[in-house]
Amino acid sequence: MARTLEFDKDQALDRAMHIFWRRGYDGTSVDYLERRLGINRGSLYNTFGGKRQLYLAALDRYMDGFVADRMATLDRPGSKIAAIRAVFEDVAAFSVGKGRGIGCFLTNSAVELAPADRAMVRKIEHDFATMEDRFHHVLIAAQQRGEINRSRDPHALARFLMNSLHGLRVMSKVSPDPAGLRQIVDVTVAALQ
Amino acid sequence: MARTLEFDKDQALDRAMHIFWRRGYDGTSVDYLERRLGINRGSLYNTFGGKRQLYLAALDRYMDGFVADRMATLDRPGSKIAAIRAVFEDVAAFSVGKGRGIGCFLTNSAVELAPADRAMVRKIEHDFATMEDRFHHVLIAAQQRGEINRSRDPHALARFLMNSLHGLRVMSKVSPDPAGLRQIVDVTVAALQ
DNA sequence: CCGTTTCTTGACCGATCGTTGAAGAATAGG
DNA sequence: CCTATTCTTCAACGATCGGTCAAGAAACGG
Repeated sequence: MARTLEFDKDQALDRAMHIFWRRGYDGTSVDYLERRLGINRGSLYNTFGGKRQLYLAALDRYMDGFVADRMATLDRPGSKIAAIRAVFEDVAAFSVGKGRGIGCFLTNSAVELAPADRAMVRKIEHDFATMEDRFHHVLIAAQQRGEINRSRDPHALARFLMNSLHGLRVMSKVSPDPAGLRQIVDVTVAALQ
Repeated sequence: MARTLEFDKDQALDRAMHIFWRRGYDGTSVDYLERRLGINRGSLYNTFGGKRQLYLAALDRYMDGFVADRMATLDRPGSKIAAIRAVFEDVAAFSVGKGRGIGCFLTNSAVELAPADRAMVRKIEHDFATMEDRFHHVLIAAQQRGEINRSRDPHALARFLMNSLHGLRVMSKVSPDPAGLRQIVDVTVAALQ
């Protein structure tokens, strides 16, 4: 019936995610997206609706892809403390490696768009809550395994871990020093016990 | 000899700082600055040189004013741990009060401008190092007072504190919940001992 | 009051922004 | 092959951006 799409929508969205992640919302022009995604302006609007909607779709992709992949480490068998440490080391390694200087896409979005976009804040708040909940459950499991004293409040510890994670990503934007991040991870994980 | 300035330069810079802090660099137009500072476009360029230079001046004012004021608490006599806790509680209180949702001006700058402005990154890196150094010295004093075990590495702890501080300011942008921030401060300070 | 200097004012610059719409090209069922 | 539908292309839109400049106004030593 109709003409077929000449590009891979998923691949374009993936590229858009990395571009927005690295350059921010205002820092990325539609013109630039057009060139980097290899698709025409009209196709971009036809397929994704516009710049803002493409950005929101990219955020979802980040959450369902990148974040979910990292958090999946929490499910591995054995020591829960070790699993938490693995997540943090994974993030730290990314922060000084491939993702050097780009921070966390969610955090970047929160910082850049929070004052002008309340809907964006709510979305990010929800995503952060999802992550914190994930930590919360692992911490309870760790307590059941006897790795963490039962007197500690798992809610407080989960929030503390999220806080450290936020810090790590900010650190990585300004001073991506492997040894420094390692020290932070050590102290953070040690604080659980 | 010449016509006198019709506005208070310091007051204008202070207002500019708060505006940039809340709205970011790209989020603040010269037009908006003109209106909010109550000075004309030409006067703004005459006095401050331009948008970017005004922003840099505002960053310096933030560091020498707001940050210095908060860190001054570290110098108070008595328990050093208590002093550190006071700084964190001060920041947390600000984050859910007057400064609700605006985060840290330095952090915001790092996140928004890091990818496109290397000079800005170096400046912020330097400011963060200054703060970390401040924590470092207090931690050493705490060890000398017997408040912190001498086996702990004060460099690692200082970096850890900076990391928590970054996290707090990010948290405050998205979910400025007093109880949650309090929990984070408790766990962070407890991690020192 | 004059003259020099600096500040203030407001119009204006070219560039870039995100978005739109009309026209042409490709697709696939009939 | 015809036709309905959707994608692609590209020029153009109005708005806004940061920055500039010439002309007028104010200040103060002389």
